[in-house]
Amino acid sequence: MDKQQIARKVLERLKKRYQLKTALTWKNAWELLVATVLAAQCTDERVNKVTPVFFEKWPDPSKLANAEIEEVEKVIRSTGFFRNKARNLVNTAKILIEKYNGQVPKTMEELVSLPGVARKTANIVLGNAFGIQEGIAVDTHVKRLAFRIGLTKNTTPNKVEQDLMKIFPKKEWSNVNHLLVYLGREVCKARKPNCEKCPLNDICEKNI
DNA sequence: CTCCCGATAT
DNA sequence: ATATCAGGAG
Repeated sequence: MDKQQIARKVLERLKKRYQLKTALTWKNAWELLVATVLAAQCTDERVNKVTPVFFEKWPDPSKLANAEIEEVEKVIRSTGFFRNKARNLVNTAKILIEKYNGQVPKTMEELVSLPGVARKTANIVLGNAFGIQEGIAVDTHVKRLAFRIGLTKNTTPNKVEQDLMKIFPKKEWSNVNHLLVYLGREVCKARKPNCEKCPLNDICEKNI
């Protein structure tokens, strides 16, 4: 069975079990950008506890651009890396006001130029807020599962993304991220993967 | 490569 | 106590 066939089965089986959207709470590109930045090394569950307060205080870039950095730090503290995240979000808000008319840009190049935004975050925003399949968001779950299943021999996010882009059809790129993340959280966990309960058990190389 | 960093599971 | 959590920058 080649990688394309495995990829087809992965999509087919996981689509029966999981949703095709993020577990983050957001209602526009700005909110998704903020939520995704906050999600670095933090569970989406935790992010969803912080973002309602955040969006109430700073519902758009113009509000956040004028915020006190200490207040932002206070609100997002529980998500970890709070100093970096607060500084990056406020600076991003200022850039959006100055260069992008207060709007979240819709290209990879522009998004990754923002502080605290690299390909993973940009892919999430492009795919989910704008419906643009520019690449595949490779986070800790996607990286781990792609390697374990046997879809890649690489371990760096960029190389894993390149491998996955060759294997999965473009229209599924956003779904690849969502489905692998959900399986990674529930079954193929970093510490104790539950292979017995895994819907991919028979097609997985189990490179654990 | 290291650093950023609080919350949670094991 | 330690590993890990929807990463990114220096």
